[in-house]
Amino acid sequence: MRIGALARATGVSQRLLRYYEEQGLLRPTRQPNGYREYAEADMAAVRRIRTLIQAGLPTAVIAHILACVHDDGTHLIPSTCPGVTNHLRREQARVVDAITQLRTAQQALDELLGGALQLSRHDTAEETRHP
DNA sequence: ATTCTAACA
DNA sequence: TGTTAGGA
Repeated sequence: MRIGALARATGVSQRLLRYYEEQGLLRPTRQPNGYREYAEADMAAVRRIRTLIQAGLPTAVIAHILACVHDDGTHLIPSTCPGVTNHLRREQARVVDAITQLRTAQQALDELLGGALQLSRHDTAEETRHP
């Protein structure tokens, strides 16, 4: 199928489908006229790509593990390729660390603003003059 | 009508 | 990412 059909079938824009190819996530063949020709399997592939992107994985990583994951219709199931599960665990740890850092920043900001409560009227007037 | 590349917003 | 120009 061509890009228009795949876009309608997956709900992903043509622009994005071309971008996925550029990132090495999809490898459609080319028709003699230069048009991209996608395989049936690419519909499922796009679904997996969307899921992995939602999981916060960079496209460079997705390109390597895309074939190591199976979509049962509801969930993505890591499989085959050795080390994939391990890689995903490291990604999971990265997210946990990021959350911890954000919590620390949140706490710092909470305390910072908590101590400035009495000045809120002053700041509000200031911002009104410079919106 | 559909897609392509490149490039700007 | 969306959109658009200029072609095939």
